[in-house]
Amino acid sequence: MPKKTSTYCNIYAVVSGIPRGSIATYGQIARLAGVPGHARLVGYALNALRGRTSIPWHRVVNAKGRISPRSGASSADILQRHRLEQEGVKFDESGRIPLDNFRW
DNA sequence: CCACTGACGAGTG
DNA sequence: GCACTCGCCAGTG
Repeated sequence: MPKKTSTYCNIYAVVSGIPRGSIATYGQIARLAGVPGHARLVGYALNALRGRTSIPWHRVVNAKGRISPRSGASSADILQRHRLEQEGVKFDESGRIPLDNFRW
């Protein structure tokens, strides 16, 4: 069953499948999408969305359980954290998320 | 078509 | 635990 789908499409599908209150890392998404090692593509794919889609991009964080400090507007970082807290996700004093507890 | 940039991960010192 | 390096792909000008 040759899944010729663009990696990109798979990534969106996986991220969209993240249940509310759960968190996934870029590496995890890439792995589930069938492209282990290409965590960068995941981040890039989400960035390309720019919030124009219904993809819960805020449920995706880096391997350290932290919100990636992206360039441009840091407001999105704050927005992401705020949204996660609303879903029941807790942050550490260092702004980190206990992945052991929330990992998808 | 070419070059630069960009939401990361894992390994090494 | 932190800092630096390499690899990887897609989008924009």
